[in-house]
Amino acid sequence: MVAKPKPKTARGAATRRAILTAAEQVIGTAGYNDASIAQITRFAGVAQGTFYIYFKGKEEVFRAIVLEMGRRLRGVLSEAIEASADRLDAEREGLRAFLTFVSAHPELYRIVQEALFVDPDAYRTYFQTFADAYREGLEAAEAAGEIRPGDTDVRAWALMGMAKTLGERAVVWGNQQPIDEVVAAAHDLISNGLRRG
Amino acid sequence: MVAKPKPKTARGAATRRAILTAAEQVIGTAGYNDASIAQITRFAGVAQGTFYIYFKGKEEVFRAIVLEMGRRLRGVLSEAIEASADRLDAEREGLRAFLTFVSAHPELYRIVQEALFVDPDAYRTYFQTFADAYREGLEAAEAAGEIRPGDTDVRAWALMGMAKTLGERAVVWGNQQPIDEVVAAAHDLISNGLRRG
Amino acid sequence: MVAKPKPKTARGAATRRAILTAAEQVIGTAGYNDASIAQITRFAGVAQGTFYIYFKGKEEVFRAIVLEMGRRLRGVLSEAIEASADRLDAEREGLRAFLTFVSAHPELYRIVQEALFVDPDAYRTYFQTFADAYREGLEAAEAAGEIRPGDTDVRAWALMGMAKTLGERAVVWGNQQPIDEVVAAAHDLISNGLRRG
Amino acid sequence: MVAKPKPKTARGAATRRAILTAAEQVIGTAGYNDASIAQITRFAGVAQGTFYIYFKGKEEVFRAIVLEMGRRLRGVLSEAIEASADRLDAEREGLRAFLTFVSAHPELYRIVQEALFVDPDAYRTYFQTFADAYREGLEAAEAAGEIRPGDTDVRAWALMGMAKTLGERAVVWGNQQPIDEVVAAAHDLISNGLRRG
DNA sequence: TATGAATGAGAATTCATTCAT
DNA sequence: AATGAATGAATTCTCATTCAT
Repeated sequence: MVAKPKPKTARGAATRRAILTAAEQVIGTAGYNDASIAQITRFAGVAQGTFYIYFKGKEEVFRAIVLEMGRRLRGVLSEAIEASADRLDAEREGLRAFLTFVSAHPELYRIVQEALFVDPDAYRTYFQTFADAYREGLEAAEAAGEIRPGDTDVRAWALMGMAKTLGERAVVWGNQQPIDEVVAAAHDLISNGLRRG
Repeated sequence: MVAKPKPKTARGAATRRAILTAAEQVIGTAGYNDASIAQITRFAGVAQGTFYIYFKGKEEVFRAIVLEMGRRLRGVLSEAIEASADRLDAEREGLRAFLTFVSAHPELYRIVQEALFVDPDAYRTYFQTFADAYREGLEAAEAAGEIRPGDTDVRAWALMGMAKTLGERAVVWGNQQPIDEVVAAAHDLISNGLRRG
Repeated sequence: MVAKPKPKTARGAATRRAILTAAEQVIGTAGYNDASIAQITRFAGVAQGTFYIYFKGKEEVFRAIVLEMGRRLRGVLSEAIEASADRLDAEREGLRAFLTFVSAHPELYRIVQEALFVDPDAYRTYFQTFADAYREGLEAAEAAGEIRPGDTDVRAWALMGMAKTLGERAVVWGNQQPIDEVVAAAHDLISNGLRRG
Repeated sequence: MVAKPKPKTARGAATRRAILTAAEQVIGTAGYNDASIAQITRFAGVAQGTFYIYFKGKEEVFRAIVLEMGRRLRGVLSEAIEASADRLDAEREGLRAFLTFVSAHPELYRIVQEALFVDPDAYRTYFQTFADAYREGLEAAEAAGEIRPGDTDVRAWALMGMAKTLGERAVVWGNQQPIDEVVAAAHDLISNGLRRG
């Protein structure tokens, strides 16, 4: 089989979704390589062959998951910063929303990170999209005089990296420090830097 | 098959090293799962069976590589910041050294990152060691009044994340911006934050 | 699922024929094993399930195709030799008709030949029918004194083999030599043998 | 694994041969598609994985078998016609040797014929080689004045086809007529044709 | 009559690891 | 120490066929 046409019936769509959800769970828990199609379909409650009606293979579900996660996370973030007064405010709210989301979906970090090895293309797309949005936000803020001028691309990556790693600290290290505290400390760093007043 | 004692002869040591180097290359390029013992031994110029004289298995070489990389990188970093006048200076030199090292050894990023999936223990050890050192450095600087007081643990992770992601920007995205420029921009952010003067 | 009665409606008959034609194409091109029911039904423009309304399974369509080809070819041949003056003449016209037909339907050779592996029974029936007819023709000619007496069964198979292989030369090897030339040369051999005058 | 290097030890060579022989048996009996690697290795008395040390896959053993059969048969034939007085004699002895060989190795016909579907390239090579040799033999005979002049290429294919199909008659149809009788009848046809003296 | 989703058995392959020499 | 052959478990994927609408 070559093309994977959209399901034509509601039943088909439901099955596809069931597999996708199962895959998210199983791969997020066991990791891409230890997750087997058998596990995924068992979890989804369908036969193994059914998997291949909807996805070309393991890599394709994986990519579908990564893309969907990107969409979800972008939705959460843009909603979170919508009401912000200025950029510094947006940084705080964005970080808070990110850490909250990631703590609630620990598979996120895992799956997205694993994409670097499984589907580098999806990985790059994922982060490039965030980086671009971040940069644009910073450029607008700079133009609006809300922040000091600076190299926005470097800043975008640096700030993304901070958030990502603080998320990792929570998810991978199981650090339990309240998100508000983490956000406050990080936001202070982002806003004022390390230098003595 | 139980203990893997250090090789007793010089010949043995050379073989072990050849395998280790080959593994670094092969795994760094192809990724842990796609790298096969056959490839590694072929690359090293030894027979497949020879591999198991020196390593218990695939995971063990991998772990050996990760640990060695940690050692190497720590050496590079501590040497780089040794002569720094103060913490802000150390931040700059450390970042520069890190980006330089990582650009010269792109497999580093890849292998260390993959450890999260292959050998989470090694991954945690690796970063915990860096995080601890970082935190201690910040604590000392804080005590010495070189930087504003703040949550050192959060700061340590945030700053590590910045560096890591800027390294990724260079290695995974192939970004060619001169390291000095990147360092300058990031150092400005670390030192002064985003807030308008 | 037991009996596959002839379609009762004109629509049904059309569907059946569409599938048969598609199967001929697809199997003739891809070969029995690589041809999938999915391909065939896609080609025929019907759903997969529809296939099983008209045929018990893959083998059954295959057999249907082989039988039909036999009928078609016999029709062509008997028409071709009808007007022949004598047996030697019939040999020429039969060969010409056969090569013409086979060149126009290259799938023929392929499908019939593959029957030896897919449905040996159909294969044997197919050739036995030809061999019997051939032998009868030779016997009659011998009785009529049109040809030298000889072992008619061996002759029938030998002559069939000649034709079959010359057909293969055209179809499988793509040999472009004009059919008239081939027929002339082969007919000379059949008539006079290799021996020097 | 990509390349299949020659075995380096006698043990390896023996294993390779065991697999090849087993494959000949199993594929010759069950046919390419119904023959499984599992069957072959079971028959050969080795583990499944061992198969892939020596062959890239099922197709590769198959091709190896076809090529070897071609070599064997050519050996038998050239030896058989070596001592022939003239071409007509050679035709007789060649045919006899061919029918004898094929009757003793019924898998031959089956496997070679199946090659048309499994590995058309091997099939073409196989027959092209025979056709070329046959044609050269006829050309020489024609030049030597041993046979009537004629289109040697058509003759080569026609005569090959006769032999092939008489072989099939014995192997596929199980025809028990003594080889000498068949040879005599066919040789008469080849030599003198059908035409009345 | 037609559809398209679902099934599940079956096959080919890969590869880390062990073993005899 | 080194070799290279052998193992066999594990996994992915295909596809003829059945089934519910």
